[in-house]
Amino acid sequence: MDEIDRAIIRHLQQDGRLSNLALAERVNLTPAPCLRRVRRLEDQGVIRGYQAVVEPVALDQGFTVILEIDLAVYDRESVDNFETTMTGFAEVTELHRLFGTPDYYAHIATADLTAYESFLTEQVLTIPGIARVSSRFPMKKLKSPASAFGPDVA
Amino acid sequence: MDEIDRAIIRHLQQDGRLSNLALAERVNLTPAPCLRRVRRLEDQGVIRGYQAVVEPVALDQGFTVILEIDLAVYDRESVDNFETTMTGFAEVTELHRLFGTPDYYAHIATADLTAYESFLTEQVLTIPGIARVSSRFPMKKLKSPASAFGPDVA
DNA sequence: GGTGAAAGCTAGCCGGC
DNA sequence: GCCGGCTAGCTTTCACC
Repeated sequence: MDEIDRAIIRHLQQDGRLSNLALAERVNLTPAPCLRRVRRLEDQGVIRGYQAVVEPVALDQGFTVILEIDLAVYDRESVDNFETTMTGFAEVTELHRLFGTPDYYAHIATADLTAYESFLTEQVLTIPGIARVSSRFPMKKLKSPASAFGPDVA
Repeated sequence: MDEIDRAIIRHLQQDGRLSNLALAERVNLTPAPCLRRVRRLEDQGVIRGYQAVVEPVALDQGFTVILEIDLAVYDRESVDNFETTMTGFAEVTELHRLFGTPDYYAHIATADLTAYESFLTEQVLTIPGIARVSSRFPMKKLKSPASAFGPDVA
């Protein structure tokens, strides 16, 4: 993992569809060794995959809320059930189990406030064993991995 | 924006380097109209770009902390200065300005706890006008946009 | 790490529905 | 107006140096 590998990673983070030819040029290599490095980084798991970054509004996910959750019962069964259910929801874009309080921390993405209210009431609050939830509303998303492509339209 | 467009988006989110040929096959189209749809989605801004998803450990970002921040002075200058400084740090992977309390909510990614302490003390706490910060420590990342490629190694 | 050749892909054009 | 077939040109990828 030298400076060239790091440059390759940097370029592919900015444009995951860079052709091997263009990438090789940017890192001052010929295509063949460049491709070998990319394959090696992929095989080692350094590059985990490639994703299209999609405008959230187009997916009815333009409205994001940060949700803090505490469980009433914190045993193996409740934890497993809560985590399995939550990760299964498309609206849950991020979920962390924390040390301390709150027990969980999630990002919920819906089309709008109305859809958020429905999702919270009908999906999240019906999971057994939830003690309390608290919603924090972002006014502005200032930075995220997608910031490489300019500010969110949302 | 029909069912085929949504299928295209779904496949490109899972594998951003799918060739147009392979993509066309998966969505039951021939390559030419498939490519036209992809270009249209890109031009419309629905597909904002493509990124390689990199293992955070390899970037010395295997250790994530959720940081809540309150400003002592909430005027135009303090807000601008704080936001500009914070978004400039590579360690800040996400930053939201919130309605209500706390004022900001950030994700900080460093190599380990020691690096986190240095970053917090030497970078964040030296920004003028910060009233108070509070760190929340994730025990486990259960879901994130990168979950499409399996659980984090971290 | 670089070279060259075969295989495969992209992207524009034009006809059909 | 959108789809499909075709083709020219480029890119990827492999064996070999």
